[in-house]
Amino acid sequence: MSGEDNLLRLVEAEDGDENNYHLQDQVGFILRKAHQRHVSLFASHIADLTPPQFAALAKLYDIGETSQNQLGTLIAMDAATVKGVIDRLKARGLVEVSKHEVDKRRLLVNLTPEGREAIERLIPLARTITEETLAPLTAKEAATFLRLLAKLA
Amino acid sequence: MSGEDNLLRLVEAEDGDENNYHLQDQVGFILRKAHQRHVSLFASHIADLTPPQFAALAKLYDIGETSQNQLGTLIAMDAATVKGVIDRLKARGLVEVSKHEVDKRRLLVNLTPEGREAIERLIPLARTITEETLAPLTAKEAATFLRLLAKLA
DNA sequence: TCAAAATCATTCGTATGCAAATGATATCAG
DNA sequence: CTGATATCATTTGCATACGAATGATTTTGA
Repeated sequence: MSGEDNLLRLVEAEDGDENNYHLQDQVGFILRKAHQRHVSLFASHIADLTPPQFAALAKLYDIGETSQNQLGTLIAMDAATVKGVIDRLKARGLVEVSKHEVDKRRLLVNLTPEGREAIERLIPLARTITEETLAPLTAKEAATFLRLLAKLA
Repeated sequence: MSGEDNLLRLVEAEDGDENNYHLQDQVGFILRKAHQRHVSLFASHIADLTPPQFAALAKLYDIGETSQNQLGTLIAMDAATVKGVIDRLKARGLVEVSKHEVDKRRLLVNLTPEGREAIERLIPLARTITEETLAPLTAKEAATFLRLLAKLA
C-alpha cells in the first residue's frame, strides 16, 4: 500500500463520508418521489380528475359554498393555481360560481348537483388510494408516518 | 330531546365518522403540503436554481457524464421533463451536451466547470435545507420518518 | 439476415405551482 | 371623511410533470 493510499484512507476516514452528497438520501428528493408515486396511484384509480381537482370538490363537499380565495387557503393552493382548478371544474359543470352579494370582490364557489354526485362516488375510491399509498407500511408504521408527516406539513 | 335527535345520534354513532371524509387527514394531501413546504425552504436558500435543476447537477457531480435519459431515470424525471431541465441548465452554461459516438440515439450530458463550481458551492446550502425541512422533528423522529418515507417512494 | 420490438430523444397538449404586477373593492386610521 | 392599507381576483411568465405521438437508431429473434 502506497503512502498516497494511506493518505486517501485517512482523509476519507476523517470526512466520514460527509463530503459525499447523495441525492437519494435527501428528504426533499424522497418527498418528491413519494408524492409522484401517490399521484400515479391516484391517476390509476381516478382517471378523470387530478388530485388538486379532487381536493377542491372534497373540500366544497365538506364545508359548502365558500369564496375562491378561502377555498385555496383550505386546500393549500395560491390564488393563481386555484383559479385554474376552479375554471376547469366549472367548464365540466362540477362547480358553479356566483358573486358575493355584499363583498363584490369575492367569487363564491359551490358544487353543482353533478359535482356532488361525482365527489360522493369518488370518495370511496380515494380511501382505496390512501390505503394503497400506505400499503408498504404496517398499520403501526403508517400511523407513525402520518403523525410525523403532519409535523412537517 | 326529540325522537329525531335520538335517531340522528344513533346514526352518527353507527357511522363512527366513517362517512365523513377529511381531506386534511389524507396522506396524499399532507404529502403534497410537505413537499410544498420543502420547495419553499429550498427557494429561500437557493434562489437561482430549482430543486429539479439542483438534482440534475448533483447527480452529474456524483456520477459524471451520462445520457439524458439515464439521468432522468436517476433523478426520477420522465424524458419530457428532464429535457426541459437540461435545456435550461445548458442555456445557463452549467451543463454541456454531446452526441454519443457509438449509439447515435443518445445525448450525453455533463457538468461544465461553471456547473461543477456551482454544485460544490450549493451542496452545503442543500444540507442546511434538509436540516430545516426536518427541523420540526427530533433526531430520532427524523430517522424514523426518513426510513418510512423511503419505503413509500 | 431482416423484420419486429425496444430504446432514446423530441414535440405537443394539458395541468399544477408560484412570483409579481394589476385592478377592483373594502377596511382602517387619523 | 378620506387617504393609506389590506383583501380578493385576475393575468402573465416561467418551471415542473406526464401522457401520447413521432422519428431515429439499435437490438432482438425467428
